[in-house]
Amino acid sequence: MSESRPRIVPEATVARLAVYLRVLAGLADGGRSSVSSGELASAAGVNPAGLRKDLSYLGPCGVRGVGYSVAGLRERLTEVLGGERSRPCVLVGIGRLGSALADYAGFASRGFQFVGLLDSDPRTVGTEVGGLPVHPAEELEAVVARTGATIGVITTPAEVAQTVCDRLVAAGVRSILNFAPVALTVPAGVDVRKVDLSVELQVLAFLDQQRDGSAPVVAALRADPQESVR
Amino acid sequence: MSESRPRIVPEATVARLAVYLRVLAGLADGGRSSVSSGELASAAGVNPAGLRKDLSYLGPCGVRGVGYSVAGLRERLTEVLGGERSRPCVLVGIGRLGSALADYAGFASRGFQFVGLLDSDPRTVGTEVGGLPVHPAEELEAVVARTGATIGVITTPAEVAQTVCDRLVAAGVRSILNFAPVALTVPAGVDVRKVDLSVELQVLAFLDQQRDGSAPVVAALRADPQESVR
DNA sequence: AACCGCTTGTGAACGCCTGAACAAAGTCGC
DNA sequence: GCGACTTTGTTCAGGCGTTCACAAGCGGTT
Ligand SMILES: NC(=O)c1ccc[n+]([C@@H]2O[C@H](COP(=O)([O-])OP(=O)(O)OC[C@H]3O[C@@H](n4cnc5c(N)ncnc54)[C@H](O)[C@@H]3O)[C@@H](O)[C@H]2O)c1
Ligand SMILES: NC(=O)c1ccc[n+]([C@@H]2O[C@H](COP(=O)([O-])OP(=O)(O)OC[C@H]3O[C@@H](n4cnc5c(N)ncnc54)[C@H](O)[C@@H]3O)[C@@H](O)[C@H]2O)c1
Repeated sequence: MSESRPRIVPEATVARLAVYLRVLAGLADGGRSSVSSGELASAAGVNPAGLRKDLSYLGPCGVRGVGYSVAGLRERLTEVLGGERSRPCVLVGIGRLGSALADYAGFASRGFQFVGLLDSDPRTVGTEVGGLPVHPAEELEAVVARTGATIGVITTPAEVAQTVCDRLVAAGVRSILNFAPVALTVPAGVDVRKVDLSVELQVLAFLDQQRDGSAPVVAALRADPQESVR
Repeated sequence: MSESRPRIVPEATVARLAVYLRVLAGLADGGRSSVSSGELASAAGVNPAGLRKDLSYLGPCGVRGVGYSVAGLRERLTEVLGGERSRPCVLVGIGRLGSALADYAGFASRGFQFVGLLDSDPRTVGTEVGGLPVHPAEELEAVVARTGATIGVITTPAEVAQTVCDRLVAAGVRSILNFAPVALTVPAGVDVRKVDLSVELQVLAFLDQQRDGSAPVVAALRADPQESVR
């Protein structure tokens, strides 16, 4: 049934395909016309065999004994990832982080265009960021409807992120990228990806500690339960 | 051998532990003294059984029939994640994204303190961001040595990211958070985590397309090429 | 025209993570 | 003081992702 959609391409693979696509863009700029899986994998930071398996999901798109056509593979990846047409995005919360995103040229060059910036602060509304005017938050639904945006980016404080998310979904947005440190609840059929920078730092701190202290905390806790919390 | 370190806690679990810790902080501020796994899991956006499994890596730290002590679990998680002492971090590349990070209060409140900001632009050097002065990039090694920073954050253009990374590693930094869209090469014993916002958007675009077009591009290519879109 | 070397594409095994069901254990009520 | 309920901690099975290794195919060369 259509409910159980057989995800043919693993999501982890999709993320890597996006990386390959970026590397290919760099190679094309450098004038290269073909690449081997080993070279591509090295530039992308992955295993060559894994790269070939990733690409095999798209069907045969290389030439044995030679490698991959840079232009051909780029076109195929662009098509599969849905980047042939420019995807309109709305950005809610034009603070420090939101301004950095809105002003970033790297998104537009890859087919993502911010078509609406929204904020609730009267001092921010009306200003221009990255060549776009900031609209009042009340116009969220109108902006989504007018631009047909299908991707929403949330860079508001955590307290209002769920409310903003609900409004985005109600307005028709079905893909959301969330920078606020909260778990968003969305109905089925809506995809949320979360970027949590504090978590990234915390994982690094854990790995740091695991290296430094030759006695891992966790092992000690497991082997020696009677050590009180104190 | 010390080469094959038996990772006792899966990295995916570590990332979730950090989320639980943040939720617990919110609960503590709200005056709560205990939580059940179900409630915690709901707030963190994960499965209750999975949460209990995650916590079981730390040994028994809940009370059956009651739940978890908010204060106790928080302390335990903080200890395991290595956040007991404040971790000094250096930030290289004080542009739009770097400024947003340096100015963000959410890191300091979780034990991460930026002790050094570095940039190569003479117009940026000398200014203050988030209460800290920006140092010239040449002083990178000196700043790391003086502050004892073990975590480095890279928000420079992609072209110089590898060079900056090499200098950080040579200076003694062993954990790196990279925002530049390149795969960094580091020696063994150094951990790199990558935040790639373009990839996040591209994955969302793929999911979008997979929903919209009722015939997934990839499936058409693999299974039944003649089956048209409708 | 046939051979040889190189690279892709794929099949299978391995390990990791996730999700669900069950047993242990402690507390609250009577 | 005892029973029953609630919630944890663990065990088991399933799926997913990754890795290794090999066969198939193409180009260049003689
Ligand atoms: N800045 C960082 O480095 C950083 C790092 C990690 C996480 N985050 C998270 O990203 C989010 C934004 O961070 P920031 O530093 O840019 O904060 P910020 O305060 O600078 O910006 C938030 C913006 O959202 C706007 N806003 C508030 N309520 C709104 C609403 N209802 N509708 C529309 N806009 C609204 C505010 O006016 C403000 O401009 C926060 O959730 C923060 O936790 C930021
Ligand atoms: N801004 C975004 O929203 C965004 C989104 C995704 C990825 N990124 C990536 O993050 C990185 C930074 O983005 P940004 O928008 O802040 O760019 P930016 O140009 O605003 O900032 C880069 C800063 O790095 C400094 N710098 C350059 N070379 C340096 C060196 N050798 N040593 C120290 N500092 C140096 C520059 O002076 C500048 O201040 C880029 O790699 C970009 O691709 C940014």
